Amino acid sequence: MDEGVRVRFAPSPTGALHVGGARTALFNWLFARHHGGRFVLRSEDTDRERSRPEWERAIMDALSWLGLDWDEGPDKGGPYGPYRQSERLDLYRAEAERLLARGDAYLCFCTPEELARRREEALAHGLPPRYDGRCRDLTAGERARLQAEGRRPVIRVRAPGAGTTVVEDLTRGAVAFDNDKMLDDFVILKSDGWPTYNFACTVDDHLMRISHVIRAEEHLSNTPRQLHLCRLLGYDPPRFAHVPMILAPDRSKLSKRHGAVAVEEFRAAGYLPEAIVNYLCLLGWSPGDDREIFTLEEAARLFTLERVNRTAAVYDVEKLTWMNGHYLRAADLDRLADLVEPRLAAAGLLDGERPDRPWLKRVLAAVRDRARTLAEIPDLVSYFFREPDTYEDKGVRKHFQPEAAGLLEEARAVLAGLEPWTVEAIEAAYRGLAARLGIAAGALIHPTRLALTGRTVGPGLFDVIYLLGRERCLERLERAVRFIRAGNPALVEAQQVGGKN
RNA sequence: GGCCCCAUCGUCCAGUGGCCUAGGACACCACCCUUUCAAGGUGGAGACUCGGGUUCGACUCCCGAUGGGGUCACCA
Repeated sequence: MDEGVRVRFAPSPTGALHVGGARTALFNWLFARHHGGRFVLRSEDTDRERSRPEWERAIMDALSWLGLDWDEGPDKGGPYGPYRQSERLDLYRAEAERLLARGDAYLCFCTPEELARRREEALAHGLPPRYDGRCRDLTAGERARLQAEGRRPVIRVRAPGAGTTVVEDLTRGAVAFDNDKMLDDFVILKSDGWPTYNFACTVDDHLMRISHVIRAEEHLSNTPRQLHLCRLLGYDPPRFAHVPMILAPDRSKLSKRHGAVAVEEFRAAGYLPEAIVNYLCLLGWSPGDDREIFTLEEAARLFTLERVNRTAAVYDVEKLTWMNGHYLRAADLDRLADLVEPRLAAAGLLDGERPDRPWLKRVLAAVRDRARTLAEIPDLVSYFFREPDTYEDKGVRKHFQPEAAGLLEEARAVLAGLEPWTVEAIEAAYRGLAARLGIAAGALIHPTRLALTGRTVGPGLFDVIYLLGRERCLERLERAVRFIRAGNPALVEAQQVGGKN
């Protein structure tokens, strides 16, 4: 039974993969993997105006990056291809001809303009805007005349008439639609011969042996149309499961105006795929207990449609960001270094040279608790690569009082002769110096941090000293002493060290 | 507007008639740890939309109202 599970993700390549689409793809993937079934990728590029090959590529890249691999698709083929609707036109045409031959469909010569006008009129009279069926029973002569006017016909399918269509939805139960209200004679083949969504989708789901259609709730009201087509075409319909929508913080449908919503934008902003995927799992589904952190594989093991809820979810970047921080802290340091290096280069911190790998890893280990995204890291580590060009204002006032100069000189002397150069030895030396001077360690530590990093916050100072190395520490301490002695806030001297306090 | 779906902390999720004095997470506040900031730990504040039923007993079942969302194309 399980081996029959075949699901699909069928995006239209008219834009980037956004979080809503990603979540739909994710649920399909989880369902397929849970059942040991197949996950099919199908490109629904029947909107000739807006579809672009670049978008198809971008969507596939985003899916791959998220770790959602497909078993059949436009790029890798499969037994039921092609997997691009623009390459399946003859299939739709053939099915449309079958309906035409049986009288279940007919040619309609109404123009888009005429239809739009009638729709407006209906709306103005408070009536539902349905097709009025005026081309339903055209005689051959009338058809010829309309054809001669230069009108290009569409093919419409006949509505079923009175009755109800029940969608047995796996997540919502039975949903009944009144045929009279829901179904009019809708278009299945446009005047250019290309199929409409409902038609292409129905034909493909059948031909591709799709067992479960898992998609966003916005498609629920399309389902009666697809069921009607299945009936006319003699298809055994797939099972349907409509999953809740993902909404923007203002509870409206997600769009670009809500900031970053595309997966690739999150990638660029320094989010990790496992964080995005984990977060998306939690939007509309849960494993049933309080666990929130899990891998794709664990989620696949736990995933069932029964546990998908029915409530639209507002998506919250804050929590995603928190989760990203969690995965940043858990990430393998070599991988982290690979991800961060290009960002350091882009930030101009590398001077074309590759940093020493073991050293870089230690630097990252030292700062990553303070980062929530990769994008924050260059700034957090900048002083490891170049001298700070300013001293933080409030730090200067607090830690660079005149007496600090002497302290820093003492510290410099201690570091100058310290052996061995280890974090432990540095700490022991610093604490020893503080004790000898009869001051709190903090009174030494804070000015030193400011001198070395230009900042008042950062990783533990002894790690910073160790990672910076003796030479740079001595230079920076010396420079800070000069800065203080010059009697800050002496603007001239501040400028001299490159700052603009 | 018609039709459809939905309704627990600000947000996400748990809760399937008594285990609920409603649980967890993010965010928020406090404290602890601590050289700073984080991270981590502990604690706190914070919700069952409303009104009727059903029942010995409703967050849980039914009906209605209200609210939110979706959909009504030669877009998908």
